[in-house]
Amino acid sequence: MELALSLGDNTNKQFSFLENPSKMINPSASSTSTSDKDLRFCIGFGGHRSLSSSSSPSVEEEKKKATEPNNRFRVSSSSVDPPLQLQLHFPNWLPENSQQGGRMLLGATTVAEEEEAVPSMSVSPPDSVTSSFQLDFGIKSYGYERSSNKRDLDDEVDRSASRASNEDNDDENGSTRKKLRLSKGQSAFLEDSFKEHSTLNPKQKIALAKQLNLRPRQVEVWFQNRRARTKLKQTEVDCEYLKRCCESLTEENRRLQKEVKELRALKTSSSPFYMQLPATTLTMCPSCERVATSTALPSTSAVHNLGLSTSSLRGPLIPVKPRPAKQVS
DNA sequence: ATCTGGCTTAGAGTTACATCA
DNA sequence: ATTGATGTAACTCTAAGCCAG
Repeated sequence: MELALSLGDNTNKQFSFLENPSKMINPSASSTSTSDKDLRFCIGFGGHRSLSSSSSPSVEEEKKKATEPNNRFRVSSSSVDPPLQLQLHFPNWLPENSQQGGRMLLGATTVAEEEEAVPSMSVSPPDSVTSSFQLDFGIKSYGYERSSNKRDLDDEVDRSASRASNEDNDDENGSTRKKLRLSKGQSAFLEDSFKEHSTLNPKQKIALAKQLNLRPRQVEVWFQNRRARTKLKQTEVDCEYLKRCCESLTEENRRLQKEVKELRALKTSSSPFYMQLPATTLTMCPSCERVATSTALPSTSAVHNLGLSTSSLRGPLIPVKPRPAKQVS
């Protein structure tokens, strides 16, 4: 069962907001080319089955779930059902005044530059335009969360600072393992990127890394982990679905067993009645496809029709009336 | 056309760290 | 202040695909 991310028929579409930073920076700007339609995406799973269509949450809830880190994608229903369409909202965590900065960052380095081309903040000369800008970008742009309290903002600044120091340490000592925490804004942006493309080509990776002031390797790792999380969630959903299938089949099986029991009881108790049935009482044997008459001698096909398996009970029999009873030994 | 080695990338599994209750 | 649970960044390992020689 595979996860399929669909962007309509244009699967090779690049990140639109990377191609046009203004889309990303100022999503509220009513660019006519960036309609909600453009940003719509579908997520479908190869399994093609519905998940709790009876208890489907509201659209708002779905939107919320879709933006949550631990979102559980709703699987599309059967092939008949349309895939779930989720609205893609570009992050609103970028301040408008960072728009120019973002462009500057992109302009300061070329796309073709590789991982080393995104230097740590403190490695670059302090008077370097790029590095000073990146430092500025790193603190201001990533502290942009519209946090209602100062602590969040301080945290963001601290994170940026620790990022810088971590990268320093990386350069100095590659043996120690560091763990940085991506800011909410960075995560949100990566999340949105992931919704557009669950995998990145090198160009996209580098561009994204520059946008977020991360190393391409970090972006790559994030996408790897994100894919893993998606798969894990999907596995959980699948498991849940199969569990429910199993339960319902067990229930149906129980019901059918009961039905068989009742039919057996009915057969044995009302045999004389069937012996008087007219010849028009016909049944069709599903396996030999011969019509059996109930008034005739108990032919083999008629006897066959009395097969006790549940499958024969569900077969194309034509129970005009309860069939003649066969002596169940 | 086939083989081979190098390179890149993705997935799976794991570890280490940050955060929170 | 401590601790266990949880989430996740980052790591290793492996396999597959691609390409040049």
